[in-house]
Amino acid sequence: MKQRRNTKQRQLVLDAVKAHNDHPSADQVYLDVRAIDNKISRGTVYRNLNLLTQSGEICQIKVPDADRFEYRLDFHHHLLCTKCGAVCDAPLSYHTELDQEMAKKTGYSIKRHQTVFEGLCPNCQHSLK
Amino acid sequence: MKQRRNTKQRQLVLDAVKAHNDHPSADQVYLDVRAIDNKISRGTVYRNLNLLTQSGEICQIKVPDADRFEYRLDFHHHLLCTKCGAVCDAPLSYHTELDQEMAKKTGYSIKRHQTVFEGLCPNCQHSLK
DNA sequence: ATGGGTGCAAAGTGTTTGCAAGTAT
DNA sequence: ATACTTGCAAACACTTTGCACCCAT
Repeated sequence: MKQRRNTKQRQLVLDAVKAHNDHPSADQVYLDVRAIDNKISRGTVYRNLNLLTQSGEICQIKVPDADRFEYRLDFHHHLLCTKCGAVCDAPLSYHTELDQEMAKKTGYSIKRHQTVFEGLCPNCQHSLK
Repeated sequence: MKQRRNTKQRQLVLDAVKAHNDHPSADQVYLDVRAIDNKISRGTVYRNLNLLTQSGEICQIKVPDADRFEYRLDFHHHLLCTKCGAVCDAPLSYHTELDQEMAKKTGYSIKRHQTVFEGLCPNCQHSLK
């Protein structure tokens, strides 16, 4: 069975995600890490983001254009600005009972659900005028 | 100002989406339409799917791998099987008041929200055994 | 020493786009 | 006649992968 090694690159990727509170994309993580280690490659960053996501150390948010990553372990929801692409955590509690209800109604086994609110962030509302 | 024309291709794309109840991807729509008109191109299908989405005649569901389309006009939620990729409508009513609440709390102007339940469909649960 | 990990570059996907020709209005 | 649409192919953006070398264990 495969065992995980601790590499400098993996640690840098994890640190970069931790340091952000704005849900960086893989490319933003790459650029951040690249500023410290100018040898690291995109492939390595992607591989490590996937690895860390699978092991549950970070979470991945699927939004248009590019997936985002976040160092937060509990299930929660997000707000997406459809103009500038900003992503932030939504102040809405997670209702586990919805998962159970949905499972009962549909026969699916539900692992979780995620809600994305789409709209315009305060900045982008102003810039429309 | 730009006005819409009725082309055979656009109608075929809309019909193909209507004919499906399984949330086809752009490529599935392309293949369906292609079976009728073997000249239509992927570009045309994508352009028309985007056009019809913008005008609100169909709706687009953002899921991993490829966006899905559906001929259903009211806001609603979805179930995604993370194994086989199947998408189906979730029996969960849409709560407009959540949008208002979120807008008030965050300063975003919310257009809508969408919840995706992730899990395994009945078929995929069985095939795991 | 082993075999997981890395850097690099090439390949993959899904989607968009520039352009000349075609066609709905 | 006008200008919206199409087909085609090339271009795109994001992500994955094959391979030889490297290094944590």
